[in-house]
Amino acid sequence: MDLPMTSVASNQNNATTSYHHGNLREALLSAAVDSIREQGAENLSLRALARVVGVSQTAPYRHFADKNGLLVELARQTFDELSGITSDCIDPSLSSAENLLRAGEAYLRYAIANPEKYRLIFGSSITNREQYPQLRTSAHSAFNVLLQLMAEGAQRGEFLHTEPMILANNCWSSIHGFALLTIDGVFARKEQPLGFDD
Amino acid sequence: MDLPMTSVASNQNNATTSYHHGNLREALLSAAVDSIREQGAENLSLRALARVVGVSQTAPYRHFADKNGLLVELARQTFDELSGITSDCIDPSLSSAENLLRAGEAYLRYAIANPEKYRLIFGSSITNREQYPQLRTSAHSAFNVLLQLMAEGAQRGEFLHTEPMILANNCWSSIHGFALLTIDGVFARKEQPLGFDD
DNA sequence: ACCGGCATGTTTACAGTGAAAACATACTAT
DNA sequence: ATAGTATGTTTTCACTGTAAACATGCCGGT
Repeated sequence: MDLPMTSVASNQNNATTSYHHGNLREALLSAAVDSIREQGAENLSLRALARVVGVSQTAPYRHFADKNGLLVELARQTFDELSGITSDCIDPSLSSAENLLRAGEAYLRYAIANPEKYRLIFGSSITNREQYPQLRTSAHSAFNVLLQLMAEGAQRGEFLHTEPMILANNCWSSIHGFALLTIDGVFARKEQPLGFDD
Repeated sequence: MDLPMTSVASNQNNATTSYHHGNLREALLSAAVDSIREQGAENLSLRALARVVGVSQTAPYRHFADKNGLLVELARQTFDELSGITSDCIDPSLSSAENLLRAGEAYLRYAIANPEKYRLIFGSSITNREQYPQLRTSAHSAFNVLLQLMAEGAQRGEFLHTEPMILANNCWSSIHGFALLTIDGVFARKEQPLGFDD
């Protein structure tokens, strides 16, 4: 322990808790991920996070303007993860249709494995999205993976439509709807949807 | 005013506010609809509702077990409205495909005109959905309109697939996804989605 | 016509929340 | 070494959901 890393990240240096946490921002984000995974973003409490991390209830405000700011940062990370996961699936030697299937499956897999994070990035727990340009940037990056795929496929004449944006929007609507309905437990029982998880 | 209606619904009888409101439940639901239309379901406050209606802050608990109970009732009404709107579109003399288009358009129109109500019925503002059988019943009714349509079309050989449930689920995913992305302002700017409403 | 029970409202209280303001501490650069 | 600044803390306020005890008045049976 007490490794003198060059980075700023070092937790506590001795037994007596140091006044400065040293890594609060990251610790809060990590605790927040755990919290929303268990109780959803709408039940996130900054005070509870502070307690978990072992810090005073207003300490988080030194790192995030408000609760919304923290949620925005989580959403940004989530969009970036989606970008990575989907673009990792793309193999230039395959057809666009094939790549689309692979990326779509990975997207769905991620959404279902991380339902609360997925809900967070689209749901209304976050407010005033337009005030966070970095959030939009990350969202655009994620969407661009799909858009690019469609542009290539359209150019190669693989699809019926030729307008990439329309293709991407249609495709996205379907996957997004399916992801959400699955997450919401609506498809839980095969016989009859709208089971709502019972 | 002061019309002596035969029904139970009569607000206050004279200038001095009567101890009993007479119509609290409906008044609360109505105020709640206004509130979520303006600020979304996640910002609904029972105390604020009580203030609007002019009643003590705990009076609502005489009519709803808790806040969730009130939201569930709103969701139930919304599902029923969706059932009515879509089934009203169906004209037996038309093809199933045509009816599907008409009902789908009406569904989308409703969702876009009532974004917060639409979000409410699927979003996570409501918790413990499985504990409200009436909610599931109303949700099933709404879905059955679509399912029935698909069953008829499949029987007449109008669609490629023949399994109504699969048809309905695919169709629903697409419309649902499109509705949500539209509501969320993701399709706001034509050039590039994920505008998030700016 | 009374009167008792029950549905409906009210008062009071408690625990939890987001967030602002003023204050304390310690790291870092000069 | 010390001043400045980033980071934490204490205190405080206004708000929320909701439980418990109490008040009111409508409605039906005698």
